[in-house]
Amino acid sequence: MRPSLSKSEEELMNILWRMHQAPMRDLIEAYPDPKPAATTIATLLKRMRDKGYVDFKKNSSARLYFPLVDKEVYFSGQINTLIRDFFDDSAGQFASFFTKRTNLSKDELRALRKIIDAEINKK
Amino acid sequence: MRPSLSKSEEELMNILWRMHQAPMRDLIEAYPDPKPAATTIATLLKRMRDKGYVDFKKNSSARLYFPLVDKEVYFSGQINTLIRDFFDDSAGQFASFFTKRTNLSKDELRALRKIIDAEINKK
DNA sequence: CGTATTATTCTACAAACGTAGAAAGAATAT
DNA sequence: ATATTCTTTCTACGTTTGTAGAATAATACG
Repeated sequence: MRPSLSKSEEELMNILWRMHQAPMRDLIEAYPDPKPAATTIATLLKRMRDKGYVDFKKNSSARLYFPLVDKEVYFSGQINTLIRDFFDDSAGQFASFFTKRTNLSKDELRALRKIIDAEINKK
Repeated sequence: MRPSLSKSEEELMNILWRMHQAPMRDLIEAYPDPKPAATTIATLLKRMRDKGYVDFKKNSSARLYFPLVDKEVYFSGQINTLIRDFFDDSAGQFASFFTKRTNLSKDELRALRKIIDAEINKK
């Protein structure tokens, strides 16, 4: 089991997911101001490599860093943790909580219903 | 803005939510084996008080600790953070991802649809 | 090539966390 | 009332995190 990412590692991970693959300079570039020091990013990248979330390939010049874990996969993990830790492992309970609590617009709710219907039909 | 809870603080918070209010001995009791040392719990409670998530009242004998933040409130916060950090702040996007990704049973999906319909009607 | 620039590693350090012993204070049991 | 037990605070210590300077290695530019 991979150690989990810290907050600021997650932030960088998000940038990586958006860019798919990038050299460090572009990663820094992608940060909102105030951008962290280059060495800070470097440290994070190193730690994330150690944790197994990132790797790089070298094509001539600078390293191209890229994520080793899909956003979807990572994300489902997060949700599942939340569900396990707070909802007694019941996704249904979580879902209903979520639906009531989040302020989805009427349109979003309709869209969601559509998806659910489709899912029901798949089963 | 309250500082956020760490993993082990969250665990204790969950116990508190379940028990509503309890003296330390009962909190320890509620932990799964191997239970942490009493002083560990005490430290956590202290830190959680400092962060504003817990308080206690004294009625004669030992302190009764209780949560200052509702599970629902805390929890919505967590989800919103997730949505903000990973879904570009779109709850709809999150919802559809969630629905597709989680293995809800047919019944759970039906129940969820019911809730959604109710929500749609409210709007 | 040789120097300027950028990338990477090393080292560091303060704050937060996980965990708990030692000490002190409070409750209780006999 | 005193010994025993439980609670709370204090202190501590190793680990992880956030952050970045100094040093070094790699690359680019003239």
